[in-house]
Amino acid sequence: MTNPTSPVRVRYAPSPTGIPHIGNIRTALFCWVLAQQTDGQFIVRIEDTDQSRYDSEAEKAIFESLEWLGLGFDEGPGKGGDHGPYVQSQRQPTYIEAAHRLVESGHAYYDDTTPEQLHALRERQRAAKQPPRYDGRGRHRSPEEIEESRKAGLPITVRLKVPDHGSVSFVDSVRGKITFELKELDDFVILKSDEMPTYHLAHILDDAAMGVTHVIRGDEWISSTPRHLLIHQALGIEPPEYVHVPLILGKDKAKLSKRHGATSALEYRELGFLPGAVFNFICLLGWSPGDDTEVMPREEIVRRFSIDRINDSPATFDAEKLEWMNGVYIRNMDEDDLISEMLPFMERPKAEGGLPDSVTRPIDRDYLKRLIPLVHERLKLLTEGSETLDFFFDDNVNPSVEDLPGRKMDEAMTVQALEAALDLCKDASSFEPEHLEVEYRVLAHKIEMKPGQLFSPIRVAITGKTFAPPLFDTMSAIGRERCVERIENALITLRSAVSTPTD
RNA sequence: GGCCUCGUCGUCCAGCGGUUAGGACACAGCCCUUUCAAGGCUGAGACCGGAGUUCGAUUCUCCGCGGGGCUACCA
Repeated sequence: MTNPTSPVRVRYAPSPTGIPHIGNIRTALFCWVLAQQTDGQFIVRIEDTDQSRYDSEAEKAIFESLEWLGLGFDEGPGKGGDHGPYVQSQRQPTYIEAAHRLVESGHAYYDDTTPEQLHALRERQRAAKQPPRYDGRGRHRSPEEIEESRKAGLPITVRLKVPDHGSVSFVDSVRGKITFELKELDDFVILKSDEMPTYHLAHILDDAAMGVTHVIRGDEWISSTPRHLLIHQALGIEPPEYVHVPLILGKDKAKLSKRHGATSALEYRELGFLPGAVFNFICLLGWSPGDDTEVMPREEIVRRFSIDRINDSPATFDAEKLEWMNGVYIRNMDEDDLISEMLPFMERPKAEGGLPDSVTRPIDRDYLKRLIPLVHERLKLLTEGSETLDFFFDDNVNPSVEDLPGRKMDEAMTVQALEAALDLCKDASSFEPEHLEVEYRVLAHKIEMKPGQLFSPIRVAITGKTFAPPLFDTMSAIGRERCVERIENALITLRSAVSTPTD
């Protein structure tokens, strides 16, 4: 299968029963990309035919995910289009009508078997080591019997009559020809007793009505595709092209679900990932351009995407590489944009990953602008601003006695280093980074220490950490007064620890 | 259990009958270096197994094994 050259109509049709996860959103992504590439339409349709599992939060999350990833749609809820409504619960009459039509044409029948009876049937089959399947008993119910049941308030469903022999095949765009024996299928429900259609019926009617050309969906649908083909036949409509994409598995190799930790797109937003990086990374899960290119702006992905390069095998989702890629995207980012993205995270309460609560909000954007160049290439996540930059905002750095001495330094030596550093800090003729570096290197030479030995205690004294941005840029940004204060504090900490040795 | 499907480094992806089996992440070492990153170099690391087909199989076929999916009045 080569790529379509004429415009496609593709849809993302999630059910609002849970927050869409990476695997789910990837199919949306593939749809979107293909629509862009062929100048077609990307349709969003909400499949809410399971009323008991409906979750409005999930529905909100669906649209939020799409928006965050920049997957705008051409038709859908809140957007409109010529084939609406785009919410299945609002299309109910169509489904009921079609189900009745199928009964009249002899392709389907009413069934009054109760859930209890179905359950008992399965129990019996299981006990007899038979595969559980519906036995077609409803085929033999007369209209009168059904009418009686209906009056008695029994649940009535509509089932499709599946031929007991023969086979059905279709050509999947990524897997090739797939064949199923009809005898493996039982008569399945197309209209539930609450008069809502099952997915099988509903999506076919909608896809046909909406002119969908390519059904791009997860691998898990392969097994029910023969059912869908049967419905198409019964309805006399032409099936679309099927593109079943391999599933994305969690670390334990099972289909991705909530229990795999962070798996939804929105969670990655919370963790500080960029939509561009997530977009790029997810596309590469199950697709590749054929060469070794990995970092690609979305325009390039749109240009190079092709169905026939979608992978056959399921991929395991591993966020480690995503983190790396996010770092690449951050490094490629404009400073002002980066600041805008990071600011909201830093302004959150400390408990939610923000700067210490003592730091006044809103945060001084100009000051942050001075700081960002010092850490820009070190960041992998937007959320890292707080922990990386806190000491610029908060004077309470509390260097620990263990951290202050550099490599191969004892307390006395550390004290000596800090005392000398303090004097120079007070006396330095300029606080420009380049100037500071020159002066401190001279100082190191004078007190016969390696530059690193002198710099290390200063760094810890000033930042409270053993690793930080380049020292002299840091000192310069913090300013002379506060640096003096911090070195003095470190000396106090150090001296008190020496005079009262702990065990 | 039945049916469908997948099987290349730990992970993602190349390979589409002949390659020293390639790249990326992660890992290790070295270089750079005031720490941490970034960057550079090097290293370790894979064709699930067995039969065929073929002059030649990672690549094609079959069987086995292993993984996954489905087996609902859920999608």
